[in-house]
Amino acid sequence: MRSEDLAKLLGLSRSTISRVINNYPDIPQSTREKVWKAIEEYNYAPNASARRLAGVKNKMIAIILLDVKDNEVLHHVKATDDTLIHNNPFFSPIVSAVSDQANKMDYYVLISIVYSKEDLKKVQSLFYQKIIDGAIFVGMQEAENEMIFQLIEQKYFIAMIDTSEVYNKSHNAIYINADNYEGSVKAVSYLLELGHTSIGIITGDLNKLSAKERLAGFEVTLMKHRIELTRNFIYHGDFTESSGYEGVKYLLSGPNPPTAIFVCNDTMVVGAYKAISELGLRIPEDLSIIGFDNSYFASYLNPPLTTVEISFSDIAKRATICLIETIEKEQQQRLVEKVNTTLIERESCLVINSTDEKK
Amino acid sequence: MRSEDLAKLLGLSRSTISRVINNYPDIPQSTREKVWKAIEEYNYAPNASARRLAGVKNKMIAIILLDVKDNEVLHHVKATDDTLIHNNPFFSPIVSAVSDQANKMDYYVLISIVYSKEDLKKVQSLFYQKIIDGAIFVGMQEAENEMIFQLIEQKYFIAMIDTSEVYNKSHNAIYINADNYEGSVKAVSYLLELGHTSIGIITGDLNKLSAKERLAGFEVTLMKHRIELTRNFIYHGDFTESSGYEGVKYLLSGPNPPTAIFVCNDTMVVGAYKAISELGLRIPEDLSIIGFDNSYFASYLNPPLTTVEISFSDIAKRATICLIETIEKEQQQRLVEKVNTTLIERESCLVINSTDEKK
DNA sequence: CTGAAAGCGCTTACAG
DNA sequence: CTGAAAGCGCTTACAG
Repeated sequence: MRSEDLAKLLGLSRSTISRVINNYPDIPQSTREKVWKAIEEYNYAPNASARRLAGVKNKMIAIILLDVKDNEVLHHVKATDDTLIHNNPFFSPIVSAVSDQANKMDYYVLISIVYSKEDLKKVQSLFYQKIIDGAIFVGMQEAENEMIFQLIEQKYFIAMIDTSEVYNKSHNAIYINADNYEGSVKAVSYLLELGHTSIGIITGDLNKLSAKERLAGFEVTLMKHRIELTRNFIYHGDFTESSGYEGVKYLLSGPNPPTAIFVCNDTMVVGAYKAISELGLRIPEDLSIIGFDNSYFASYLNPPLTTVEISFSDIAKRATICLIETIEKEQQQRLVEKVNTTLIERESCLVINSTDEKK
Repeated sequence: MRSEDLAKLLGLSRSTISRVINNYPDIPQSTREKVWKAIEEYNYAPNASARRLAGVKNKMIAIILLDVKDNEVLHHVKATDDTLIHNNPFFSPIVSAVSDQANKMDYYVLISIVYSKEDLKKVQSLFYQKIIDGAIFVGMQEAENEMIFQLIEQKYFIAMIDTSEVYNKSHNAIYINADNYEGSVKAVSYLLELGHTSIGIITGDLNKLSAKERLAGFEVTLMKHRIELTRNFIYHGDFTESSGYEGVKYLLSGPNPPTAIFVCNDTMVVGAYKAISELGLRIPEDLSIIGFDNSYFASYLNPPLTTVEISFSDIAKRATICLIETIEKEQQQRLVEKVNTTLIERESCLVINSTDEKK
């Protein structure tokens, strides 16, 4: 059924049909109602392609999950079995948050998982063909930078989630990330509250922005509390399990070892737990451990891990809102936003002051 | 850039541009190359809306995840925290399998999560507006039947995954499900191989097709092995944790209790484990337990659960292939397919014959 | 308040 | 082999 048909049925012109659908003023209530009733009755809906061609907005965004091979996946998530992105715990929360938010704002969502440069071409094509009005990229690595930046320069509307690299200040895009600094402050403050003053850290790969920010939060918090930063309380890890293992061995090797360790992601905690167990120590009685990410396995560790949660839902939701607002305004401004983290208290940290009660 | 512009640049007409893009024969290699080169150079891509309006296929399907409130989610998956579909373990594998397969077949994928009847209207609209060529529905419950069947009658192309209800034989749609019967046969045969002859079952909600099929597999397999079906070895559960708990209490209450129990989904196993522990029995030494679904928590149970895995990836992949083939052929036939399951051997079952070695 | 008409950017018979 | 032209189904100034 076309608008022409419906118009004939009602003895009107398609102009009028179009006007009531698009909510033009100056249409008498009676025709308005008559038209809507007919629309319901005949299940009429304007052909989307025709509308778009006539200049109406698409109202379609894409969520692009990048998993280009020969690159590691998101920096702070260890790839499971087969390095496939859908095994990553953030897949569901991100995708559903984008879908939900877009739906609320009356937008459609296209989903695309990109494994190769060829797939990436198709993504570009989504813009060139005017299928989408904008896109949210997740899991950007250097491999994709070039293409995405090109798109940004071409004035397409783009939001990026969890960009782990330091990004080019000149690009007018939307960047939404977890507030790693704030999360790190939370973690360290928590340990201080429990009475720990001798705190070690196993950092992530310091080429990554997130690792730098987490280290910075650690250092600044300790300094604020006038706690001296001991050089040998800092171990430079790289976000992998084995570096967590090595980190513990290193930090506990000297005299006066720390009573608590801030391990900068949960994956490294797995290695750390292993090392601690090998050393015959107990968590949290002999050593408190706090992680970062609240990975899906954190609650299954023994003991369950106290860690800092990044809400991928919140991040994705903000990205969607910002992107759609940009699309509606029709102009992109540079926008960098940090989303708060949450401390998840479980059983891997213990108070260390005179009384022996747990916080 | 429009095809007209590109044509002028090359001293050709847009007809010719269109012909090389659409791979028409009878175009000299030289012009073909010239045009492609220009397309690359200027990043030209035909406007999708214009193409569609001119009659070219959309090449877009939708994946619709149904989670309409006041209905339970997928029958065999217990809703976690907040009943939201994205907390369900099948979300990622299904979505990514559909995306990957569609991508391979050169189709785009729209994603929509439906929580209300209003959202459902929008889904209908996707068809009426001709935004999509077809759709895959996941998690259908009675609430949505009506609308979906209406769509099918209107000749839209539709595939359904994991339809738990007995479906109307007259509908020309694609139905892809796990082979519950075959999976059940696998589970029971496995117990028989381990030497069990005294086997109980805790069924699911027998209003559901999947529960019926699993029970049928159990009964037929035992009969084939000439094992008598004892009435009090069958407990009618309903796929919930508490019915697993009650089921164990019931099955172990009589004299000569079974040495193994087939629990028809993993959620019920959680309750079953609880009851068994309360009774002071050990798994698998005193009682072997086998589940169904290989839910995400199955390997974390103590002991890790031997269970039957449904590959949602495989199901979703088949649904995508069938749907797209139907779209290309432009005619829907009724198609019902069962996808095989896999037995995942872990530590909840023990051999029970003279020798005491584990299988 | 409402209709006739142009125009959106393609594809595809129809000619030549 | 290739161009001119119709047509896809809308929206939106332009008239009236």
